[in-house]
Amino acid sequence: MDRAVTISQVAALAGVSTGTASKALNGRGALRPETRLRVQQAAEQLGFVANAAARSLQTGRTYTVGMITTDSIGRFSIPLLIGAEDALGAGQMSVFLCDARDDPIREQYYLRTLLSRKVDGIIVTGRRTQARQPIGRDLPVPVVYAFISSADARDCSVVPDEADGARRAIRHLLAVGRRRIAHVTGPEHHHSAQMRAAGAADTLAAEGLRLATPVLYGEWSEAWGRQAAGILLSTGADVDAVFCGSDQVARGLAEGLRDAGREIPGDIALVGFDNWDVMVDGSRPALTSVDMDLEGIGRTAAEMLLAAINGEPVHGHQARPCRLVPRASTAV
Amino acid sequence: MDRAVTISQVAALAGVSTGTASKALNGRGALRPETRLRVQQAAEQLGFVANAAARSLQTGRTYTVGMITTDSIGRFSIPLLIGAEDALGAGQMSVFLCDARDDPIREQYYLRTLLSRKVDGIIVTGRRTQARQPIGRDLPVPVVYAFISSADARDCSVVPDEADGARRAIRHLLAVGRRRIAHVTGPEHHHSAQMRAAGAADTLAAEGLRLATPVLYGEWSEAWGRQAAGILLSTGADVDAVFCGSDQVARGLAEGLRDAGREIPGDIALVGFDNWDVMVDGSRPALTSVDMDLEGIGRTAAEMLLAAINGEPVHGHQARPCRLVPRASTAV
DNA sequence: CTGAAAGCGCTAACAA
DNA sequence: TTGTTAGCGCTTTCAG
Repeated sequence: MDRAVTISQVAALAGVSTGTASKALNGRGALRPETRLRVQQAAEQLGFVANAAARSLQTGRTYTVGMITTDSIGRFSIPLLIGAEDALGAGQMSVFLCDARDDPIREQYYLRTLLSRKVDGIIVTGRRTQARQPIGRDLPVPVVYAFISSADARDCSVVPDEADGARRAIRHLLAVGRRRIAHVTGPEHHHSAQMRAAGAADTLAAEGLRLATPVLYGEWSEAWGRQAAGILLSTGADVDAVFCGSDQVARGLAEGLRDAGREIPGDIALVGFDNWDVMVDGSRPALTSVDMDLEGIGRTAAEMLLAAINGEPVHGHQARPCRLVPRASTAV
Repeated sequence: MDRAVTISQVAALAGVSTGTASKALNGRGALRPETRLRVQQAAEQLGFVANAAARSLQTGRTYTVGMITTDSIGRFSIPLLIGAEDALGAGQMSVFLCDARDDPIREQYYLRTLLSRKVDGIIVTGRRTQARQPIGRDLPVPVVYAFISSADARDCSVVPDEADGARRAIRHLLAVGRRRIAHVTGPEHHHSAQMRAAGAADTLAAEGLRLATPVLYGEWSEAWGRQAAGILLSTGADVDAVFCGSDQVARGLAEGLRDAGREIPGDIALVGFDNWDVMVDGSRPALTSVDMDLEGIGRTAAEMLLAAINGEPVHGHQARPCRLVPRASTAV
């Protein structure tokens, strides 16, 4: 709990002025190498760390971006954050993560906090991909939406192409020889459920096929997956594959099917969505799944934010492709 | 992307000096109520948000604390963060979350970043409860360790009392009439595995009992739990309950036992550890588990940090009790 | 009750 | 090559 060291103490120890010390430490100006070294050693010796507040007051830059998760931080925000950090870390910028917990009041509070801290830009994320109202109007810093998208088409939003994910899942099932494919997913009103179901239907239609049963909408839970297994089998539909809207649904379905004596993938092949490690690895057999590349989305969002900070804003939606990760549940 | 508004613009609009405007907006000094109101309205009208850098330069306080997760952010860090935010939010302080990803270089980088940002204090967390080397020496701000603990006994560390958790698990199993209890857990060298195993053994010893089999050490995974089921049954030990070192192990064990035709809790009762929602709810039957109250740990850590910031530091380890959450896997 | 002025720590012109 | 100086936007004495 020592008091912090200022640049004037460093300058004094090195026997130079503060201006010279500043140049020496920031590699600016023209200094004798020897002087530069002397200042650097003094800084080292005193454990000097520049006061960011003073610096930003002068330069107008903080080299910090804020990330607001409108829903609670979790499975989606973390990879997004990691991707953003990777893209920003190269430029020595850091990320200030704020959890608005799905509360508009808290969200506006954090927005104010970030603006008062004069962050260079803001990334907004959330648990659902559905479009949301812009977080603010005429903000003094650029904003990029990641995973979630802004309802204002002029805003920059980096989102997963969920229909693409569904397409890859269906194509994969077709490739391993399945034709009678069902789709079990989350709530009918959920944006992701809709996109994925539409993507699946469209892909089959393009091949002159259709889903073996109507889409089974339910919840994003294992319990629903288990229940859906019973429903599916009771319809008597001769299904040889199921594309699920989430890994949790898929895992529940796998259990339900196994309990009913069906072999996976022998009788029925299974594809999930999210590629959530604990689910795909915990499932028996291990679950083929669609990965939305959240890190990539975070990275791209950060890159677009950097572009905007540098005066070259990108507008509109940027849809990024998904990736299929094959595992035992669809092995040939 | 408008330019930010400064207090002098507010002052100009309200027809007062910047000093007066400052007092009006911060509720300090003695001002005519009418003046105060006029300034507040001007600020409102212009959308004024005070520049935190300028303020902190003057006051030396940033009303920000940094939180460094030494391991990657995840299941443990988030509730800790939420708890800390709850405790700090009351005092209008915000939390800057940094993910060091288990990389000492990154950790030191973030430490420097936080110090340069002049945070009022730092909370250090991690994925394991084991003691770690202090993050720095003679830092200019107070530090509190949450969940993880510092190897320096003088540092303030808020940790879960894992032996207490184990005790509650065993007591619960005894209370529902079980006597032949086994323990299946993670790696033998893992601090948490050791604490929990010791807590379980001690509690049984206090009742004149002992574990029905030697502790089964393995991994923190469902796969190990399933494997352990086979091992347990092959020993022929007549076990009527298993206390598991984690929910994942417990879930795997539940599956393995069911596959072998055992009823849960009829033949064998099961208790997990962590109270991780997707595991306890996904398990069949739903899993009784030990909750370490991570939010409470985060809250306490933040309170201790606040105390230290206010000049009343608390030293040493603060162990917090766990909580048992009974579910169907131990229902009578 | 209000204004003027100094200064927090740093950077960036400009002088020397 | 180095030092001097003027702020960045805000708070806070101290006068008035």
